Amino acid sequence: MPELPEVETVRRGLEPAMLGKEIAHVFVARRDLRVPIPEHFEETLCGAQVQSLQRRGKYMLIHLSNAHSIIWHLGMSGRVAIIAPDQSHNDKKHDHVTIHMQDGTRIIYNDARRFGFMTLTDTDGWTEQKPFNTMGPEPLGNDFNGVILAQRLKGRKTPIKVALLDQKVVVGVGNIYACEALYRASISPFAQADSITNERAETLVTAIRQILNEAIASGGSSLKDHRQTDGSLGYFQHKFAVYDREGQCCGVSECATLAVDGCIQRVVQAGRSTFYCPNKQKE
DNA sequence: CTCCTGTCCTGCCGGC
DNA sequence: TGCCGGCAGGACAGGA
Repeated sequence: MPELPEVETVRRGLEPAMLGKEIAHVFVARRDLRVPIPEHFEETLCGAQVQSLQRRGKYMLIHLSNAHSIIWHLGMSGRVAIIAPDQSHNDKKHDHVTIHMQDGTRIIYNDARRFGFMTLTDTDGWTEQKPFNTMGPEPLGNDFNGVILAQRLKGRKTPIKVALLDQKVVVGVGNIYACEALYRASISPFAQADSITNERAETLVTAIRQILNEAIASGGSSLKDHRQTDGSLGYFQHKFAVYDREGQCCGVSECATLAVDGCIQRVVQAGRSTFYCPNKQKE
C-alpha cells in the first residue's frame, strides 16, 4: 500500500539515521525479491557514506559516496524499521535486509509479499535509466498543473481512474489516492481520460496535491519524527472519504438524505477496486 | 502508440 | 476449530 506519502514518510524518517553517516555492515537474509538483490550489494554499501536520500514517485534513491546509488521500492507490503543502537529487535518473518550503520543503528527492510526490491545503479545518469526515464511529473512539484495533466491525458481512451494509476501520466498516485482525489474533485472515475478539460484537470491537480500533502502531514504528525516506538516507518492511520468504505455514506450533505443505505459504491476497473460516490462524482 | 490481461507473493478474512 | 477460495495491489511483460 505504500504510495507517495508513505514513501516520503519513510524517506524523511531515514534521513536522520542515514544522512552523512557510514554504512558498516549489510546482512541480506533473502535475495529473491521482485528484482533479485545484486551479488555485489553488500560490498558496494560497506564503507560508503550516505550523501542524500531522494524520492522519485514511489521509489527511494539513496546516493552513496562511491558513485553508486541504492534504488529501493517498497512494493505492496514493504516496511522499514529503524532500530537505535541501544534498542533490541526481535527478528521478524520476512526481514530481508539489515543495514548496520557505523553508530550501531540498524535499518531493517521487511516485505512479506516481496513485491518490493532493493537494487543498485550508478549515481551518474540514473534519471536516464528505466523506469525513471519514462516517468511522469512529480505531483507535488512545479511541473504539474492542469494544462500539463490534460496534455498527458490526450488520446487516452481509458477511464480517468485507470489513467491516474499510470506512472507515465503522473507518478506516486496509487489506488487509494486516485479514488480519494477523484472524489474530492467531484470527477467520475468513469470519465474518459481525454475528455477532461483543462479546467477540470486543474481541479483534479489541486485535489491530488491536497490529498497527498494531507497524508504526508498525517504521517509526520501521528508518528513522532516519522517513527513509531518499535521503529517502524511509513504507515499511519488516515481517514478516507471513499476508499474501502463501500455501502457507507461519504458525508456530503445531499447524500445524507439521498442515500439511505449509503452512497459509496465499489466497482472494478482494470482489475482494481474503485470506490466512489455517484451523487457527488459526475462525468 | 494505447490498451488489456495475466503474473508475481503472502496474509487475511469470510464461508462452510 | 480448520480448511479453502478470493482478494489486496505496483509494475511489467506480452499480445491485440
